[in-house]
Amino acid sequence: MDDRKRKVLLAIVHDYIATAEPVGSRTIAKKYRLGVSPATIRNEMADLEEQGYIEQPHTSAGRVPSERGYRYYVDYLMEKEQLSREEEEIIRRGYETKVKDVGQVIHKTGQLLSQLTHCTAMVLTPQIGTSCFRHIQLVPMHSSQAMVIVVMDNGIVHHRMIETPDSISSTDMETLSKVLNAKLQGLTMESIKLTLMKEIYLELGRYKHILDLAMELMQDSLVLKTEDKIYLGGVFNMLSQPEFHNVEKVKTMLSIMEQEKMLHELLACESQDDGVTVRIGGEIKYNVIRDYSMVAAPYSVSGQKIGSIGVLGPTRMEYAKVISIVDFMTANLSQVLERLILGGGK
Amino acid sequence: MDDRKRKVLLAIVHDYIATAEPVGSRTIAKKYRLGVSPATIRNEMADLEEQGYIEQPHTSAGRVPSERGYRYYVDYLMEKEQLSREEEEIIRRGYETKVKDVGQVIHKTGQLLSQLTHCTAMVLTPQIGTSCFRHIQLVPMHSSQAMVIVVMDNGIVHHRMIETPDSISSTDMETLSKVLNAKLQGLTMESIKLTLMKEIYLELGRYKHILDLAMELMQDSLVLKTEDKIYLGGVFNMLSQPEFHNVEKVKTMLSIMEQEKMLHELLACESQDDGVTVRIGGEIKYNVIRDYSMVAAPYSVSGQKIGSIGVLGPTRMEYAKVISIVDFMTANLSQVLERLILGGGK
DNA sequence: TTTAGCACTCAGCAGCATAGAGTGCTAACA
DNA sequence: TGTTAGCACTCTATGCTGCTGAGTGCTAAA
Repeated sequence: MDDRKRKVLLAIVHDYIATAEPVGSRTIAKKYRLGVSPATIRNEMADLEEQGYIEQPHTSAGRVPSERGYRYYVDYLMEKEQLSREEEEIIRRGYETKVKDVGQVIHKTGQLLSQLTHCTAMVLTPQIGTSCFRHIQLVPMHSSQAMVIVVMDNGIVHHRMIETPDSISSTDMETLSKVLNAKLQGLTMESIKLTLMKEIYLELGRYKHILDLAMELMQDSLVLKTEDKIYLGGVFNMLSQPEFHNVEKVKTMLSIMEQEKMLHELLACESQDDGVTVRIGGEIKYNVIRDYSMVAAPYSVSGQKIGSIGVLGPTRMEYAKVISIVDFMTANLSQVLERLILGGGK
Repeated sequence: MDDRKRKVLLAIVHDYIATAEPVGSRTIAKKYRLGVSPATIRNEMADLEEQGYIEQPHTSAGRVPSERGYRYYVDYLMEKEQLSREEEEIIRRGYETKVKDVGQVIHKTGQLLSQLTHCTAMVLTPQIGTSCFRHIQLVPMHSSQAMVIVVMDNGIVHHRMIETPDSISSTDMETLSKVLNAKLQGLTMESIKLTLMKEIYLELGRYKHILDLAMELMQDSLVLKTEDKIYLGGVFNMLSQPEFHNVEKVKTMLSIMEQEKMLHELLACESQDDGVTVRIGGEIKYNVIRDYSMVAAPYSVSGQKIGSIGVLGPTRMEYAKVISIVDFMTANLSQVLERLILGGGK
C-alpha cells in the first residue's frame, strides 16, 4: 500500500462520508488534487478494489469504501479531530442545568451525544458493583404497612413497601432500624449474607417476617441495581441520513432499537475494553446490525468502569468526529457523575 | 341519514380499517350484503360524500372515511368490542412478573398497550399531587457529605446528596432528623413552608445550611415529582402499518415522538376528562399530528386521577378495539398502582 | 326507487429510448 | 516503466408512451 493509494483511499472515504454517493475517479482528481489524472486514479482504484478496500455498487458507478476500507481508514489514515469550541460549549451547557439525579444525567448525555453525532446514542446506566451497606430505615406508613429504605455507600438508595404484622409498633421499628444499622454498617452484602445474619436472626427472631423482607430489599439493592437500562436517543436524528431513504432500512433499524436486550449486551461488552472502541459492520457480532457501525467507550467513577456510552450509525459515519465526541463525552460524564454520586454538587 | 346510509358508512369504515384501501361500491355490495346493487350503493355514497362523511382520493378510486365519518362512526355506529380471552390473558400475565416499582409498571403498561393496539403507546407517569410529609432522614456518608431522604405519605421517596459543614457529627444528624420528624410529620408541604419553618429555624438555627438543603429537597419531592415523564412504546409496531410505506410519514411521526413536551401536553390535557377520549385527526390541537388519531384515558389511585395512558395511531385505527383496550388497561393499571403505591403487594 | 349499461377518468405499470456517469482497456507519450 | 488521453462499453436513472383495470357518474329502463 503505497502513499498514493493511501491518499486515494482517504479521498474516497472522505468523499463518501460527506456525500453518501459512490466516488468516481474524476471527482477525486478534481476535488482532492492528487496531481494525477483520473486515469491514473482509476488504476489505483482497481488495485484498491482487488485488495478489498473499496467496492463498486455496480459497473458504472463510482467506488464505495468496504468494511475493510473503513477499518484501514480508522486505524491508519484518520486524523484525530478536535471538538469545535461550539461543540464543547454545547456539552458544557447541557450539563449546567438539570443535573439533579443520575437518571437526568444519563438522559441528557444521550441527547447531547445524538445531537452532536447525528447518530443514535446509547447510554448504559451506571452499574455499581460491590458497595457497602450504609443505612437502613424502617418507616411506618399506614396501619399495617411500612417502608424499608436502604442506603448504600455509593449513594444508591432503594425503597419498598412491606406488609407488617399488626403487633409491631413504630418504636419497634425504630429499634429494629437501630440494631440493623449498628450491626451491618460498612459491610458488603456478601459478608452480611454469609456471616452475620444468623446472629441477627437470633437476636431479633420475633421480627423474622420483617427482617426477611428487609433483607430481600437489601439484596436487590445490590443485585437488581443492575437495573441495566439503556437510554436511547436521537433515533430520528439518524433517520434523516440518506441511507434511510428506503423504508425497509428504517424498519430494521427501529426494530433493532426495540430489542433492548441486544443493545445492552452490545454496550456491556464494549465496556470491557479501555478507551473508545470502533466496530465496523460485520465486526459487530449481531447479524441484524451488520450494516451499521458502533463507536463506544466506558465511563467510570473513581477509577472504576461502571457503564458505557455508545453511538450507533451507518457504516458511513464521520468516524474522526464521532470518536472525539464519544471520547470527550465519557470524560465529561465521568466527571459529572463523580460529583453527583460521591456528592459535592449542590 | 337513513338506515341504509348508516350501513354503507359502517361498511366503508370497517373495510377501510381492515384493508387500508379505498372501498368501492362493488366491494360493499359483495362483502357486506346490503341486498342492493352496486349502483344503489354508488348513489348512497354520492350522498355521503356530499354530506362530508367520506372522501375520494381521486376520481377513479373508491371512498375513504373522512374525519367526520370516523367521528360519526365512533359516536353512533361503532359497537363496543370485548377483549378476547387471549388479550386479557396477555395483560394479566404482563403484570405478573416485574411489578416491583412504579417505573417498571409504567414501562410494562406501555409495552402491553402498543403490543395489543399496534399503535404507539404513551403512558404518563403518575403525578401525585398533594401529599403529606412522612419521614425525613439524614444519613452521614463521607467526611463532609450526607444524604437526605424524604418519604411522603403516598410512598414517594426522594433522596439527594448534600454537603455538610465539618462541624456536624452523625449524632447531630440523628437529632436533626428526629426534631424534623416530630415537628413536620403529617403536614402538607404548603403548611410546612408557610408556618412552621420559622419556628424550626429558630430552634435549629445553627444547622441552617443543612436545613436549607433539606427543605429544598422536600419541596422538590412535591413539585418536582411532577417528573412528568412519558413512556413511549411500540413506535416500530405502528410503522409496519401501510400508512407508513412512505418515508416522509415515518419521519414526521418519529419527529413527533421526540417532542416529549408536546406529547406530554397532549396526554395531560386528556386527563381532565373522565373515561376514554377519542380525538380524530384535526380534533387534535397540534398541527403536526393532524393526520393521526388518539385514544386516551386517565388512570387513578384511590379515586384521584394521577396520570393517563394513550394510544396514537393512524386515523384508520381499530377504534372499537383500541377503546376497549385502553379502557381495560386504565382499570388494570389503577389497580396495580394502588397495590404498589399504597403497599400491600410483596 | 332501483338497477343495468355504458362512457369516462385516472392511477399504476410495463416497455422503451435516451442521457449521463463511470469504468476498463489500449495505445501513445515522457 | 509509469502516466495519460481517448474510446467503447456498461449500467442506472429518467422520462415518455400506451395499456389495463378499478371505479365512478349518468341515463334510461324496470
